[in-house]
Amino acid sequence: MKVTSWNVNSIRTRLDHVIDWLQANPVDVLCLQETKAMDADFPEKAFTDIGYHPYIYGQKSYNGVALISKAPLDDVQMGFADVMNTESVGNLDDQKRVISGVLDDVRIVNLYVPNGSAIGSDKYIYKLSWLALLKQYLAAQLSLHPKLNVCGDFNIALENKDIYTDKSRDKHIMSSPIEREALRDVLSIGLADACRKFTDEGGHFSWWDYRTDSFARNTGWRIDHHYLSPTLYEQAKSCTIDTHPRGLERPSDHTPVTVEY
DNA sequence: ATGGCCTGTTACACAGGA
Repeated sequence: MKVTSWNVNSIRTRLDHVIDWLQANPVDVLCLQETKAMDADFPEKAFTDIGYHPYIYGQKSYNGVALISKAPLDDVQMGFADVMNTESVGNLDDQKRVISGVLDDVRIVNLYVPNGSAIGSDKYIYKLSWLALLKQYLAAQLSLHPKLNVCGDFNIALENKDIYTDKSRDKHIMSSPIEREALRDVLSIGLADACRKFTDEGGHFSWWDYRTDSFARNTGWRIDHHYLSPTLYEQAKSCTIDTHPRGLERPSDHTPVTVEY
């Protein structure tokens, strides 16, 4: 079974890239982030026409996630609130960033973690609050599903080797010590990075800034991840980043990351 | 140090991204 995570930065703008990619790489489940469309505006037909089942959780202009599955998914859940109680969720479902479904006993959780804007900003505080709730949410999921695949755009590079530069990034959004610690705390419930099962090297990136010609210079970051529960981690056969779509005309700034188990 | 660039909006600059 193959599952791919891809932040497409607008599904309507990127539709041709996504459909072309899916036809060339017919993975079982494609997890999309930053669809940036209300559900009524999501191009569902393009996916049903090629035999996929879309499950969408969108909002106007910003955020938005979707699962595109070859086979129908079971128990699709939108947001934190389908699993957590209302009081603990608070306003953290106002932005549509979580969708989840079950395929062959695997619960697949697709996330678009908040960016955080700037260290110390309100959005940064929101990011940390969101990650704290995520830990509780995933702990609940893990207790129900020993096979858990948590993927998405995490907007955090855990290690310096996940960033193109050796310069200290302690004061940079996506790599500040507090963000890294918040993500490590989430993973402490029993999740491991699928890509790190296969390589310890740096230099594997999933995102390149639109500015500064960064793809050509390969000044990227690895911020899109697949985290697996122990049972699934043991089964994992590969974890690959496809840089090809990043080189197309009008690309997303992120590229697909696929795990196979 | 700053801003570079891209997307969606009811826009003709802005917010948000990372």
